[in-house]
Amino acid sequence: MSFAGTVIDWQRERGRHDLPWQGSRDPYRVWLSEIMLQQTQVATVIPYYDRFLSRFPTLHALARASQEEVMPYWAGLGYYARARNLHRCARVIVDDWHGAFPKNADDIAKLPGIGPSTANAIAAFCYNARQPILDGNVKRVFCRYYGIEGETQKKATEAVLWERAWQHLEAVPDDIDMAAYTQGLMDLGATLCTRSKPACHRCPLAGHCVAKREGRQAQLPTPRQRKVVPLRQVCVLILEQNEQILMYRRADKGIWGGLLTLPEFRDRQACTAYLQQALGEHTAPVALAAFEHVFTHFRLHIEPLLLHAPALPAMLPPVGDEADQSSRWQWVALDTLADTALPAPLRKLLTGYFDETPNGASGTPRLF
DNA sequence: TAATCGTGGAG
DNA sequence: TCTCCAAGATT
Repeated sequence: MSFAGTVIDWQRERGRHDLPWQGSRDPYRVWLSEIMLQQTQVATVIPYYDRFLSRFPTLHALARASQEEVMPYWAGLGYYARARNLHRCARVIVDDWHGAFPKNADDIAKLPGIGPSTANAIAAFCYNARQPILDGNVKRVFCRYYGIEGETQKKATEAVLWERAWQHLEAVPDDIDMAAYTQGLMDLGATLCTRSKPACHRCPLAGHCVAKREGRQAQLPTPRQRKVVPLRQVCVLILEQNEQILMYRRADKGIWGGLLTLPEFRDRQACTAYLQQALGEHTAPVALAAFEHVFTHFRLHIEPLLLHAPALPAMLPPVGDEADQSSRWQWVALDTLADTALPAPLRKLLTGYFDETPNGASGTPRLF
């Protein structure tokens, strides 16, 4: 039995078959699932996937929408360039491909937000293309099965892994079920060959697995070296006026790109200085509980200040070096907060405050 | 090549 | 509370 054959048989018997994006070869649905699942766990994705699909049922529906309409449906998922690229990609397919998803893996890989592994996954699932994937699951399975050492994000290690991935597809029957094979590899990694405590006793590949034979499951794949993450600090202002709060749409680059954010200041002093200028005397804000938000490459200490303003501020808060800043500011009604594109920690902060406040938003339909 | 880009689950 | 990192791509 070949490697691929073993994986396919196992997938049919013991793999996953009831995930929301399974059972369809619609490239739009497959593509959406692949993008959402990048660096994101299945359980996290499922509610976002269902919600997104009901709001944007087709590629054309997505292409017709504006980015501002799309972002609320990604807010909280993270890695927001994925949503911006997804939306851009939909328009590229409509404009350059007459609305039909390309079928060639190389063409798919040229689309925005779609790299080599995702392109091959789409081609395999939708068109039965004989193209291998190489995601985190597959890397872990291969590293253990072949005893491959070295950090998996290193170029040299990746080259070895891709070589193995292609090798498995060399001498297989023409009618191989690439969807079952692709899904089987991911299912193996996700359900058996897990990072800790892999279930080798249930693994169909255990007989020829180097890590299993040598008892090195815990050492493979080689863990990546961690760096100390810097600590940044920011003071955010919740400026409420007439049941609305002042927010700003961030630029497409950088953290939280395309999402709404609160006015940011270097520290409390800078914030109160602004308030003094914009609203004059008697405008002392209240300090809410500070908290920390942890990103992959830095930690952010957030100090929230709250002010219920008696009138509109005379000037907008200062922003960095961006053109057309004024058009990025908007007053967001409290009862629409649930439907707006907020980063996770700000949503938590705002709902935590306003949901416990009398006259706060309630009884309105909300995304979250 | 290395940094950047989020969030939350799991142990 | 802390570590690790998940169906990676882009710059």
